[in-house]
Amino acid sequence: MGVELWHEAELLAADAVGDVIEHWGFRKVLGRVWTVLYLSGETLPAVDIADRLSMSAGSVSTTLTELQRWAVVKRVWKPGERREYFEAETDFWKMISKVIAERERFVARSVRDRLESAAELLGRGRDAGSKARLERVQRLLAFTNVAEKMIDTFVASRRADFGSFGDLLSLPRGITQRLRRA
Amino acid sequence: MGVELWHEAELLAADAVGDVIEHWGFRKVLGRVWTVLYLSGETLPAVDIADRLSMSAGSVSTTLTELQRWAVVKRVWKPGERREYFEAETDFWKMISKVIAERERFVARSVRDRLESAAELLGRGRDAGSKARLERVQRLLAFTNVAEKMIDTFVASRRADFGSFGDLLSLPRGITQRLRRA
DNA sequence: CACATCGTTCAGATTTTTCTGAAAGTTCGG
DNA sequence: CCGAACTTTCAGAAAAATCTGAACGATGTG
Repeated sequence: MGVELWHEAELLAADAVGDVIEHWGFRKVLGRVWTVLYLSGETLPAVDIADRLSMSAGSVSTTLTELQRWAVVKRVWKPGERREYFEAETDFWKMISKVIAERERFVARSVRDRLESAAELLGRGRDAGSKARLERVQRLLAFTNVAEKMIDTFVASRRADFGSFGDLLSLPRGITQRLRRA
Repeated sequence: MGVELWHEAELLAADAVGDVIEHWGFRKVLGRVWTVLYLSGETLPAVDIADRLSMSAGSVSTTLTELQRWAVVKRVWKPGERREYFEAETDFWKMISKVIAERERFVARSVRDRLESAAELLGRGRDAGSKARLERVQRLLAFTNVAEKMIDTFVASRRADFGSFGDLLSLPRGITQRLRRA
């Protein structure tokens, strides 16, 4: 009875986080699995996750591997225990920072490179069409460079100045109430 | 001949932008179509876009409609002309601001609501499991609220302070060189 | 008014993503 | 060395996203 109560809440939260994560371009399950681990507050074996989220063992395995790749879940070996346990990273800041560092930066670079190729091609053209387009590709490049610099700064400092809220990300306890209607 | 040169560059750039856009959770074509319009520097009829990107008329139509919904492309009626023309929004800042305002804010709210429901459920539980989870759901909520506040501030000011690069987003000409290796 | 030119819509086809379940791999106790 | 308890891998199934093409609607033209 009591168990069913928090289980329902857990699914609700897991699904909500799943949506955010999907919005960031990952699969929903990644968010769900992380949330179950996070909410449990302790390490869990893969089977427990499969049970709670009604997933197949294979899917859980794949998902956990991917979560580890993003350093969002850690594998914990317990001496004497046959099975392995998994633990959620709890530092939101660290997680976001990691994702931005790896993913966003990669995309930004890849795009800049291609835009530069395009600019190079257009630079060769003598016709009006090429000239007109070159100028606009350069604007795109300028924008890309700004974005790239922002990302680098963000990642390097691990604490870019988003307005004045940066500090809150390290989540002091009990702040929920104050923020709720702030 | 000359035409083929810039056409190739155009496709290259369009594809690069398409990838960024896909990374943001939209379809690649949205980025491609916008880019073709942006680079052309003038208004274009739907057919031209279909030709340049080898898309079906239907797909172009759907895509243009969606781009208009995001205020990233405008429809332009030319007196005396039978067909309609389309024009790309060129203000990157305005576009991003719009997307964040509509999309991110929506997700943030939806997630917060669901997390609050979960917290409410957990608050009823008397068992240890519920209590332990409640605390963590509240941390998620605190984080969500911070994110929401950031988004609101960003959108309200239309110029949040991302490091010290905010100003550059309005792209003064010729800045490309300076930034390239800065 | 019949015709020609476009844009829109949407059912069905195609492609891509994601999941499942079974087989194979690993580790440990006996 | 065998069997039990787990995990990983991956081919094929299932589901989701995306695109095409044809039918239709609208608008202007002769």
